[in-house]
Amino acid sequence: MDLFDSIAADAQFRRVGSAPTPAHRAEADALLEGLNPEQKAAVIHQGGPLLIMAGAGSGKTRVLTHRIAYLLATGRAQAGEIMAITFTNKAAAEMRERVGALVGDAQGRRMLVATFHSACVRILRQNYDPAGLKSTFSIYDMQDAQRLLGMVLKAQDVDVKRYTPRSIGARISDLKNELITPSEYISTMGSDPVSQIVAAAYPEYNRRLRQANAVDFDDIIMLTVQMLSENPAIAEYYQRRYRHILVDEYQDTNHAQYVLVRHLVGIGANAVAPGELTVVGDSDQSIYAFRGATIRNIEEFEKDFPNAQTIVLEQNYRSTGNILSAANAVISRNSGRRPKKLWTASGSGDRIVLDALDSEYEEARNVIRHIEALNSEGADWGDIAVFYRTNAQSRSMEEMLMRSGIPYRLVGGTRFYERMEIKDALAYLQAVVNPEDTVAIRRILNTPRRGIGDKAETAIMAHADRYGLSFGAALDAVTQGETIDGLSPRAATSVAEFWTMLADIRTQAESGASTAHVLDELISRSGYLAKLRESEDPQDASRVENLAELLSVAEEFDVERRQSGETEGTLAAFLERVALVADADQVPGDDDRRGAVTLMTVHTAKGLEFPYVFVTGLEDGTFPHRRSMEDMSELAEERRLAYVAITRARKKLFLSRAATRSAWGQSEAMAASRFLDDIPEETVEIGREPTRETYGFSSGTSTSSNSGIAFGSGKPGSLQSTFVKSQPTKRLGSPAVGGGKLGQASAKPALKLEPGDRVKHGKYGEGTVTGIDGSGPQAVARVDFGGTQKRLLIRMAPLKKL
DNA sequence: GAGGACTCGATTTTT
DNA sequence: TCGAGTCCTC
Repeated sequence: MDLFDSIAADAQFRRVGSAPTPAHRAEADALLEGLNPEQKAAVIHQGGPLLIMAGAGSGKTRVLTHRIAYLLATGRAQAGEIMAITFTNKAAAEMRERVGALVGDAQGRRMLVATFHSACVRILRQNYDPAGLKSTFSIYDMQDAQRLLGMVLKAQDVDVKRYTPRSIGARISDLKNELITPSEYISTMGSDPVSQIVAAAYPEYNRRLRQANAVDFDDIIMLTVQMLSENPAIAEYYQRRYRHILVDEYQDTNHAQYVLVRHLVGIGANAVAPGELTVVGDSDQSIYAFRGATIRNIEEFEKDFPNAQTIVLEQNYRSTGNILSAANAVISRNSGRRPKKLWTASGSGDRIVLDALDSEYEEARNVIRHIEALNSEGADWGDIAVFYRTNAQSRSMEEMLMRSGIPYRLVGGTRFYERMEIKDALAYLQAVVNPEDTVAIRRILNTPRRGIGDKAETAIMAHADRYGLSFGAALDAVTQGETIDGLSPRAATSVAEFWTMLADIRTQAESGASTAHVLDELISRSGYLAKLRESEDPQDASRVENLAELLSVAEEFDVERRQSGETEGTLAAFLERVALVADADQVPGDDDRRGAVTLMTVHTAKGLEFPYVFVTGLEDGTFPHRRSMEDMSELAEERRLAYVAITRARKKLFLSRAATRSAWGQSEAMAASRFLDDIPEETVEIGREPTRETYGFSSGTSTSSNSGIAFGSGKPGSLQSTFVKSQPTKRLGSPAVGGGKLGQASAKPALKLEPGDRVKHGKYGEGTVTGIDGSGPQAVARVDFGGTQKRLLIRMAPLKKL
């Protein structure tokens, strides 16, 4: 980075920015067409910090994209001076695309639109040294971080049953989100046992992270903030570079992110005049407090940033009047909020349908009944979404959908990138990129089994600790022929073989081999793939497919990189991309959504909209969640979550609950959700009610203050939980192909396929080849299985040509 | 060191 | 109910 260049460039921007031509004027004015007065004000606002309080469906993204386009069209900013921060990669891509559509793709590409995390990784990679890292640093996800923390806790003789890595990790995460360093913590902590453990584990955990040349999610923000505050010259560089900072979903920022924003804008920090800051948010949609987000940031915006102005958007362009009334009623019960009422110029629309069923299976069946009706009235499956509070609830829904043959798509849950085989493969890649990555290396050291067991691992660890080496360096020593106490010659040979293989592949990677090639080499030469293919376990068959899918993701990534001309650090970039994907990134866009019902948690649904929305599990204990019912602030967050769920619906909203729900195989009586009590009676039509026999007494025992629509409140204890015996459910749609068969399939010479061929797949059935990517052993077929698109590695997938 | 049987705890929500 | 982690035997 060259400061003088940037200053010179900056001066040039300034000049261009001063005088809009008439052509510019017309283009800029066109951007204001069709906006309401508040939206218009938000778009043209100039100067001081701006807070846009954007209610659900109030055209927030439109305002943000038009504001950026307006800045560009009036010449107030160059694309390269704009940094827009979102919470998901998908939102970032969407914003870039929409701005591109307004002002041209070339401009769109020159802006920095990214999530907090990817923007910070970018900054850290550019300044790894002052941040105390090496350029190849790894990013640990929660799983990796907990693994490392587990090692630390065990080394410190902590009872990890009582104090789990998960709970201690959550505490450390909170501290990092508050930018509290280990030494600061020690001087302020309490004396309870947990605090003691945290105080001891936190510094050691950080030390081991740095030793492994790795950062966790929270470090990404915290280290960036620390680096910027310790290096004013670097901070100044970014302040000069980015003159317009826009932050979406500001209500979800935590303290560290807030401080980061201040650094980027540069409030009085140095000679540079502060950049223009725009934040957009809705405190009623703050649903990430558990992750450290604080509404404070949005509530105190005007105090934090002098001369700030606030614009409130309340007109809703998404939902019907009934849906908005329900949403307003639910959220209005939260105290201490800045009053805000959504309104719509369109009519009240259909009533909200409220159904109560006997069990979660009945509830699922009921949803399907409605879905089929909607579909026969002409709705596309893709216009329909089903939401639930927790991922575990998706199961009953999925089973019923499979039976009914309705195509569906589940977003989130056990994520692709969290699956064992994917994590293993990525750990191999990580070990190639960063030879000091202890967690990655230890994960794959004996996977597949190669005779390096606990004893050997412990011996190597001890050796590393004694000489202050990283785990990788100790493996290196073994490979060089050094003998280590407690390491058998057999194990040593195995270690040397393993490490030599990695080194060899690393050489290939460094001399420019593609990501896909490196990945393929790793899973083949390590024996990982062979092991899975030999297995009789049908689960392993789908693992092989998942690896094939990962390979095709890598292939796609390689192509993308080649096209963009970036050839350096491709492997690291791939790992980075993969580490920072979120559930929400997997949500298909409007066009790809067609043809399948979408299932997801309410959290994942934030920011989306569907014509038809089902919110399920409206029971006290499910939604609001049991663990949030005691604490007032947590209950308030549940209420905001309900508000988010309701406001996703455009045309019609279906709410349902089950009178009994089974958790851990045990059926339990559930009372109606308190949120149902708040929904105005006139907006609702009561559909099904639970069958009488389920209950000791009749329905209508609602404690509701105003409406009494909490129909059929099942009083716990008043029923025999054995009553609703859902039939034993078999997992349907399990892979029809066993591991053995698959092994054969892949042993055969690769199938010759071309677009238009009909094929039969062991799991997905018959489909049509729509395209072939790549060639030779990496050839991937794009196959359409009756609306579901799949990418399959021809060499490995259980495919037959018809 | 590997593989199988057994126990125990888990369900919030996630960048 | 189910998966991960632990213990035990070969």
